[in-house]
Amino acid sequence: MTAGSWDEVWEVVREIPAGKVMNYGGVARLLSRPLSARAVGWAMAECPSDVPWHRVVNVKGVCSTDAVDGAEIGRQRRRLEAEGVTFVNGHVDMRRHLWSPEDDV
DNA sequence: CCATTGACGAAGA
DNA sequence: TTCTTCGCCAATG
Repeated sequence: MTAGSWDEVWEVVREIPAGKVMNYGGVARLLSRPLSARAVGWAMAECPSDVPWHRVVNVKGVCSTDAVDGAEIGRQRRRLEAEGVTFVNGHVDMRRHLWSPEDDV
């Protein structure tokens, strides 16, 4: 990233309030790197434990990690539901929980 | 340095 | 509306 590290990415993810979610492209956009959505995903894989990576989903509102786990129900989905995030037809209700910095203001 | 892969996204068929 | 293809960034072999 611009800072030369993923610290900025994690910092943005930490800003996401509970009950809200954001997509990888959105995080990348906040970092002035709209085309680095994929790279952001990599940062999530290596994110520290203090980062709520579960609040980051793809633009479809589906938890990519759930596909990885596959066998078990998405741990990410469980955590989001615990925070008040509602799921619709197997995907997050982006219409209600898609967060943006302006929303926090 | 080149090829492959991956927690992505937008565009085309 | 769903599936497929291409493009982008970073990491790994």
